[in-house]
Amino acid sequence: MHPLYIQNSLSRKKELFEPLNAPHVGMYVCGPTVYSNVHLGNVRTFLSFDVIYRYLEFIGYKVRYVRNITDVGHLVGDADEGEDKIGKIARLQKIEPMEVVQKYTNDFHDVMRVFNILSPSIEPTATGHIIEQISSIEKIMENGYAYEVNGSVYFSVRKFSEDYPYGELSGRKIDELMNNTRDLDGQSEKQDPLDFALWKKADDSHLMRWPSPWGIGFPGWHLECSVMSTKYLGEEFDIHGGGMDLKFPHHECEIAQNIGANKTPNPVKYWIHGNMLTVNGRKMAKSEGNGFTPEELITGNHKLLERGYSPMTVRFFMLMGHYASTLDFSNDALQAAEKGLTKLNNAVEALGKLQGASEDNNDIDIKALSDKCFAAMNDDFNTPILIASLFDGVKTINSAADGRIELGEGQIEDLKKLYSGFMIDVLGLVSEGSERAEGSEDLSSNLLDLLVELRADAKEKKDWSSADRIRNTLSEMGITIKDSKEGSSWSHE
RNA sequence: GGUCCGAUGGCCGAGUGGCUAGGCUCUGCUCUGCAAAAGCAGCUACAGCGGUUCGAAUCCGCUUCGGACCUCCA
Repeated sequence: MHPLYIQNSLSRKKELFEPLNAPHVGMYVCGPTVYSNVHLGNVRTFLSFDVIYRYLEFIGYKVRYVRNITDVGHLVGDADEGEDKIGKIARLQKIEPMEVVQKYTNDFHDVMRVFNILSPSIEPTATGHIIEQISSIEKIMENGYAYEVNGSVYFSVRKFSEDYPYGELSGRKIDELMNNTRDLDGQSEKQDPLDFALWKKADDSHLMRWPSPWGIGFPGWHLECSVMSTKYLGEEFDIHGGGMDLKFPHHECEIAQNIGANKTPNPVKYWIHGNMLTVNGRKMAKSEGNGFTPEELITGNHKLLERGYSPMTVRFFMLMGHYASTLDFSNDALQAAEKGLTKLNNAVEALGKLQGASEDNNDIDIKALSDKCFAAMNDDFNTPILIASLFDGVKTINSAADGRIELGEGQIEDLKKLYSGFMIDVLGLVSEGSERAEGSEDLSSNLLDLLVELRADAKEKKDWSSADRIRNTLSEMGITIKDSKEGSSWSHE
């Protein structure tokens, strides 16, 4: 097994990855709250963890990957004082909350599929775990870290912090938090502004409601992640991921709840946080009005976009940056990524057609290239370095394809394995545009082969105008003809 | 206001005490009927000012600028 190093948000250090129960790995990632369409910033986080998941599996771990759907409890506006986000949409549109949930869950799944982001092993929902959440609240109360007020239950941060550290993950100190907390107009039932809701009483206007020992109500936002991660991964598990913006308060509260319920001092061994996608240096967010949906990106139907970009181009663009760094969106960067990906794909295609010699070329070291690829990923999933290494190999492949150098049969096999492993299995970059119907595909490809033959005849007779006419007309249809010593080939974009 | 992070060549974006990141763009060359593709070469940067060091873009300090979090946010 390769030694893998992960930047742990909790310790702020790069640490050797040692799972609690190798080869099994438990990984939990905070999923979306399904009250609106996901935007590209959301996609970036799920993509980052998709690659992490893929790589862990690639190097032999058996990963149980849990990514939740938040379908209740996430409130609008002020913490613990606003309306439920999903309930609000349901009220405004006069539909059932579960219709809202279904609609945006479907949208989320569609988007994940488009970007070739793998499904998690388990995708639990908050509403599916109300009973577990209630019993978790009871445990926290028994341990003395929560109190009931008027049908609602709150977590007592101050009480908790007497026994365990609070704020370690986000680097906050209780006293500083106290000083910086806004007044809540004296309307709050909370004993302390830092406290957060575990269970909220539902008044008659509330659409989402469940019975509990404290009356009719609904669970607080942070609770579901604590409960579902514990249920499916255990009281202590390996990796917890999510966007940087969830560090505080969400993840901090999660830790407090886990410890508060189970008294396990270290519920999560490695915390991983993905950084934000930015537009003109600012975080992409709905409130900024600078977010766009994957559909807008693909069609190019948005004022920030010069034109549309394919999902794999976007995927590649995002992987050219490291997950822990902010990544700035721009048309230029997308276009650069598009060209780069084409170059990579062309090389992989050329690799498939290479004829090997019986003896290896001693000037070329495939093993060294492979080692570089693994080393890149083992260093905190450094996809930009991995991609740079793959481009190094592109030169070798193209040189061989052009007949400038010769590779051994075994070397070609190793390269094929390397590229299918890292490009498809790890980076998830599949080729696009091959979804056309089988029958028409055969027909048009036969027709194209014929045209290429006719053009070869024309070239033979030095009838350049006919040859160029075929090439130019096809080019207008999006088909590119490439001439080489071995003959001509065509490709469709 | 508090906490934290960042500032890299025309653009994007890695790296990090001494070794070419890579991609895109641009220029030139090779190949080629031309073109495309490909290959080769060039453009050789680390915000500013001090300090540590044989040596710093990389460590330390200060300054300037930007961002994130402290409300909901992936």
